[in-house]
Amino acid sequence: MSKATYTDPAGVNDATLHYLDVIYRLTQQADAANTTDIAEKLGVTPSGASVMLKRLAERKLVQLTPYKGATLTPQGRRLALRTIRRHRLLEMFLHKVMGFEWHEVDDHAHVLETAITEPLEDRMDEMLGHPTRCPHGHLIPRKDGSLPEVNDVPILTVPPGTTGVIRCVDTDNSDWLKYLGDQGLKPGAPVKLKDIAPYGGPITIETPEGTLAIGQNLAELIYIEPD
Amino acid sequence: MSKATYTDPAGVNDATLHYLDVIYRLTQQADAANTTDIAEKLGVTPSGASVMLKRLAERKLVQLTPYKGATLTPQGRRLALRTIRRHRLLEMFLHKVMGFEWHEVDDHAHVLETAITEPLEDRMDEMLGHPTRCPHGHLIPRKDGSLPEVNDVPILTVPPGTTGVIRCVDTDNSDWLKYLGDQGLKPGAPVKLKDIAPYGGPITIETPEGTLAIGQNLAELIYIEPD
DNA sequence: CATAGAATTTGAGTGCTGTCAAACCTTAAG
DNA sequence: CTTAAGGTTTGACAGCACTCAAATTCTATG
Repeated sequence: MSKATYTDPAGVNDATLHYLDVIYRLTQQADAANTTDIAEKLGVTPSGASVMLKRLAERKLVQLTPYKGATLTPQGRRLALRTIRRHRLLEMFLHKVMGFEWHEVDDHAHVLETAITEPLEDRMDEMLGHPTRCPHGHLIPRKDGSLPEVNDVPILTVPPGTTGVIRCVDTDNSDWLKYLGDQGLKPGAPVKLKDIAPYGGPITIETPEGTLAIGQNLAELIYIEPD
Repeated sequence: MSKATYTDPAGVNDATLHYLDVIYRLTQQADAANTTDIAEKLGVTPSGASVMLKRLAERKLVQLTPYKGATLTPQGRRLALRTIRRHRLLEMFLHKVMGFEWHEVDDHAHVLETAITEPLEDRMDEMLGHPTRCPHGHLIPRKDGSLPEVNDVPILTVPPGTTGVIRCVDTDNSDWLKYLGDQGLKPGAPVKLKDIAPYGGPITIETPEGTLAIGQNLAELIYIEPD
């Protein structure tokens, strides 16, 4: 193995990729990912994460502002998107080809995402017909790092009476996924929002299988494409 | 994660499993695996391997006689066989389900063998119909660690004129595998040994596709089941 | 604007897997 | 039986990712 140059971050190992993955996801929702959140997502102490972040900054994979937070550099983002692509392709592969349930695939994909190589990634992509979404509806980054355009909106933001199709269920909580799946609330299902009860009350949704009510905490995970 | 007990070797990581795998294979051909051979197979220095062997001995995974060599304990063997089972199931899966060539699968399987979990292992096994051999013909250990009985004999040990079926091509050299595969010399192929030239000369083999001659070094990799 | 409380970093230390160089056994040949 | 050559182990050390405890910095509130 040759030494890494500063543009070719060889020596990217499991830990590095998992950090980049987490930072990418946290920076989707905020400007910068803060140490404590990163640490919590990875199951390490904040001090451990702090040290690691400094190392990642030295390797030019993250942009670190001490006491403020971390952002990915272009190189870091490239690696994060590659990992996320592999994760979601794996989820799709485990679901469609190997027959695992949609609430089981995240854990398995997590341990494999840093182990698979490019030929595997490409072969899965081919076998699946170049899918654009994982079983939960998250977008699969393309090899160049770009993301498909979509019209997903949180179901809680549309007016009652709106009809549409579920496109994404945004959680990795296995129990919630199983429950929602059992109710028929998974990507592809046509739905009509009947009612949103005020003050955090239940959300009433009409599906082909009948009408059901779920809590706000679950409803806010659901994204639809309105008709 | 709970601390490992001495009978339940949790904390078995990639490195540990690769050591056990290598020791298992080396002890197939000799009484004990010596440090230098282990180090070479793993791409580390003998001193590094020596230290690691001592740790594995402390963990009761290998039986170590200093300056003599290493043997697996029952626990070490159990883990080695599990890894080998996963490796060979992966090879079969990559070949049969994902369409990789038989000379490509070893490398990919190697990086995945320590990453996959039991549900994955079991699912692959089911999808493949509980195969007993990998694409090269090596036996796939059962979950209980037992191995199927076979009648494989090296083709170089049978008298000229013998007919049989190739059962195993015992190498992980990708180039040799590609060459032999291109000649039709892979498991399942019916063959007749025509001649073994003396003094290391070529071996002449009759296959359904014609007669061909290969060198001793390649021929000694081939195992057949005589009719 | 001072300060308490929360977030963050630093410092000291650990476990694992490696390296290199030096010391050490074992064995085969003279 | 001695010795040279080879294999093996030891010792000192490094890098990585982590821990805990202490010091530091930030920020929100009074």
